[in-house]
Amino acid sequence: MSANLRDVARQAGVSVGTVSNVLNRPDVVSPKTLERVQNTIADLGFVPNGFARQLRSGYSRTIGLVVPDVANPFFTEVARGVEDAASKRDYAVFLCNSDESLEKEDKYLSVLIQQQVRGVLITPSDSKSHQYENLRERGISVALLDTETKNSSQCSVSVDDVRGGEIAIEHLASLGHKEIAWVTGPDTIPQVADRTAGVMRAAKIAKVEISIIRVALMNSAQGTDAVKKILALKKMPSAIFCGNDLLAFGVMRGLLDAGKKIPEDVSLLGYDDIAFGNSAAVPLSSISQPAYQLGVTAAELLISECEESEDHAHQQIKFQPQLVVRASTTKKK
Amino acid sequence: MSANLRDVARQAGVSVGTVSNVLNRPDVVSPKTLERVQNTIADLGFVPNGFARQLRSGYSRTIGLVVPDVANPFFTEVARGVEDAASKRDYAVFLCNSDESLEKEDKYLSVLIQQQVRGVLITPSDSKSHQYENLRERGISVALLDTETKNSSQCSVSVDDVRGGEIAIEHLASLGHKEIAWVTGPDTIPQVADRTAGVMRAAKIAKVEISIIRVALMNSAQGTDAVKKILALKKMPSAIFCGNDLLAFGVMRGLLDAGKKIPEDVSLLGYDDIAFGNSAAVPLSSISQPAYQLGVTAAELLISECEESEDHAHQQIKFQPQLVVRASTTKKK
DNA sequence: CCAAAGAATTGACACGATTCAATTGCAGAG
DNA sequence: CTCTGCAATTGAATCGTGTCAATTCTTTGG
Repeated sequence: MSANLRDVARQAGVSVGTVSNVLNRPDVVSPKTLERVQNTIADLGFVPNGFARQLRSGYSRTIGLVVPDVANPFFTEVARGVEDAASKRDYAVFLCNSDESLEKEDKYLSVLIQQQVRGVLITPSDSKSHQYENLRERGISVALLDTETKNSSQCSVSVDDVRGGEIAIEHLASLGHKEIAWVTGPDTIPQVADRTAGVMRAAKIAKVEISIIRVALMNSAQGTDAVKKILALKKMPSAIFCGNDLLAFGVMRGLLDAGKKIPEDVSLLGYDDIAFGNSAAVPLSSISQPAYQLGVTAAELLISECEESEDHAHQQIKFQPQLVVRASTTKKK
Repeated sequence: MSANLRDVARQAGVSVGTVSNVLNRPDVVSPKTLERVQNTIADLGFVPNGFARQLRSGYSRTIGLVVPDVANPFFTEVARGVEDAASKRDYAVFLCNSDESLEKEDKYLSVLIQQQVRGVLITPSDSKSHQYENLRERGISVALLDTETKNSSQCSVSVDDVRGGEIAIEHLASLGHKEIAWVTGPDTIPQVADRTAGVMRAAKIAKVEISIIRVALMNSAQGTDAVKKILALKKMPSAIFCGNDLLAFGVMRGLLDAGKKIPEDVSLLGYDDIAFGNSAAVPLSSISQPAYQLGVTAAELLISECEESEDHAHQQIKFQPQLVVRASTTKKK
């Protein structure tokens, strides 16, 4: 079909090695030959076959990004950051959506191995996993995204979730709230565990009572469901803190439907500070995370690890969350 | 480094040909051998090298997906559909975010060519583009997503946007609204142009007066800005129809801030029916599009085009939008 | 004019999976 | 016991490029 290296070599009257040199190390080829070969390449419309090239060199210019939920605007922002940074360094990104399922995560990792990605950015769905070692053995760099790592043998870019939990409770406590509900997902999710730790620590210091309400998935529907549990509590809390904004939206809907006023009857605080917070029924106070920046930093870190594999110092970068006060939290009456 | 076909063969005591058969034509291998080889594959954690496979077959198992805005939940849903369908047929997906810029779109298409994708799904940012022919000449299939094509030399999967515009106006007109504002983006976006056409046609039939309010980008912030223009109209419309839900959220915020009640003072109708609609201040009535289904269908269509290139009949599939009535629209008082 | 260094070029081999003609194994018929 | 036919398995050749040791050509100093 289309011309290959051998065709060019034959046509130009040189060897394949020389043509290859023209492409990859033009400086070692004599000017005369260089020009002749380049003309032949142009004549034949020759474009080197990427597969063969990558097969030989063993490296691609692609990375994989595995997130638990693309439908969550937080991760969409992260993904945009990753993509922009990767694109700037001429890498292409495979986006994989694990849906918080370990099975899907594993499947996607296999796909990524098959595609011979150079590196993988992943937000683990579960705290443990052996697959990552598997990847490293194959020479694929792995960096953790939005998750802190204890062992220093890998890069990670995260936000201080413990501190995030603290900030939230400190804020609510400073407004005079003494009974707070903490609505969140299962503790197997690392971010959830950390935020819970922060919540409990700050609560102890501020002498605040916390009721934990668990949901299976951190989406809006389960937030609305959670309201029933909150209303069934012996004592109605004066403030509610949610594990992410999606949950908070659901809770908001449920509270409004139940005739509660926000923030007059109850204060509501979210996490992630997604763009819709502004447009919600009651503009949502939230804990903001630098999502886009997180993605950019992670991608840059990963790519530099890929390219200087020998003497690369693993880094654990941690961003700080920030309180954003809007209309949904106020002083306790 | 990592195991290859030969390693598996040696370990399992069979030839490379047999291992290859296990992977690609399990039916010609005896059950006993099949199992033994599969076990060895699992033991060694063998994953076939995509490059080598692609080199031999001449084709990759990757497709590109180019959307104008991943931050828009509508496209996130579409992307999920594409990904699930592709994954089912063992294809990996490159996600590219064109940000409605022709320049970025072009750049990503080049990247996709370089990555030798088998096909591209694209929601064009602009009605015209020469790049697609370029792709086809290289044997890369192209299918249009969420956009209709006039010429039948390509596949497309879209939603009937003209009809969507009509349905919206018919709904509002049936509630007695005679003056309606249509808030939307520039007409260079094909979807916008179609919806506007539908709006105007239905308005003529229902004898409704339409005021068009243009915004540059269809996001929430510009929706809030648009409210000023609406309030400045000679006659305040009794209903507002927005080009997408993000815009509608912004408009809602602006109206509430201006002391208007929804739907008592003014009805508000969105487009896309994104998940947040339920959780908004006033649950948003909207025109629903089968986003996930759109993605699935498009991916399947594209992949089948790739695989049966010779006698593939191009198809133009068009879904129908649907009205979803929630709390934000009501009878004119 | 020769030797030696340096520059330019060559071409076989490697990468890892697929393919297919050739070979082996096996059961059943004669 | 041999022959036939079918199923299972083998392994060399192949895809297109990069690499590098070996070879050829060119230049230069003596």
